[in-house]
Amino acid sequence: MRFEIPSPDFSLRYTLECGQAFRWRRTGVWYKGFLSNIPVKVTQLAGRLIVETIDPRLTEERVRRYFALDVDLDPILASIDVDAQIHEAIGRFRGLRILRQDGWECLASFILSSFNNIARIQGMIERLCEAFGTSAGFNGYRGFIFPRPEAIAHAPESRLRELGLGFRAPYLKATARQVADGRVALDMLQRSDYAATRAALLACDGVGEKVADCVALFGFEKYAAFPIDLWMVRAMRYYFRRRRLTPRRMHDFAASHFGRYAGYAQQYLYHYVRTARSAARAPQPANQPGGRLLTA
DNA sequence: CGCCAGGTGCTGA
DNA sequence: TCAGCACATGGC
Repeated sequence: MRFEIPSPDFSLRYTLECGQAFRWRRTGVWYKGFLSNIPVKVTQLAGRLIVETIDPRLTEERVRRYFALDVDLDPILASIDVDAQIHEAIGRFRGLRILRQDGWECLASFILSSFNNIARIQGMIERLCEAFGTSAGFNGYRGFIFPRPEAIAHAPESRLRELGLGFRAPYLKATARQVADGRVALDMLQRSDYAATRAALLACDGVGEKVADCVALFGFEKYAAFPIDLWMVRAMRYYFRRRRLTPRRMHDFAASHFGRYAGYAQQYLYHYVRTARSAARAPQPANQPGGRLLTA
């Protein structure tokens, strides 16, 4: 099965490589991963998104929804394009969209993300899937579906630690149990507002403000969510100059400065500061106008 | 080989 | 409310 979907104002690369999702792997022009728990290969060619799978349950509607191709990006970017820094970030990464990921997978993944780096987060998640997920695949691409909360809830903590989850193992297990029990009703959150979603997620073990905002944004379409991690603090120095940076102040600022799509601004800024940093590390002729804004 | 990473929970002022 | 601290691990 093959879908070819017109994808104007969309960058598959920026969208999959900006750090919002952890399971996509690129080989050549193809990205391999899971979409609605169905293994797929995805690429973008001449303004079209191309998706291949052998599972007939996948629909074009599902694909469009996951990649947010139904979202009118231009007015969103126009609404957050309010200063020089975000303007530069938008200019560089236009086409980056906030995915609509599975809420549970997103929650579990970002619990593992705390005090961690992306490369290792990816490895941890992959081992978690191998250990507790069911196998699925086609044409040389085989992988493991992200495990259901029940599978993790019933696993011994020692087993989770063997996967290298470290101190996050008990957090993940406890949250998996809360979700499996129904104490945390994730299916309600799609229809809840940002504040209610955030509050519900904060009740989970291992979920603080940052993780709650990531899950609200990437898993539950709460575009006002503004996750503040170390990189975002760096980006926010541009706005705060000498003023003291606290999470509360940064949230308030983001809400009033960027508005109801602050989450989009966050993702563009996040990708912008991270790539600027790695570019600065790489040995290359220093004629890049990009990093200038960050040193302020 | 030290440093760092999409933070959180706990403690004591 | 808020600063200070421990927490496991491996990529770079």
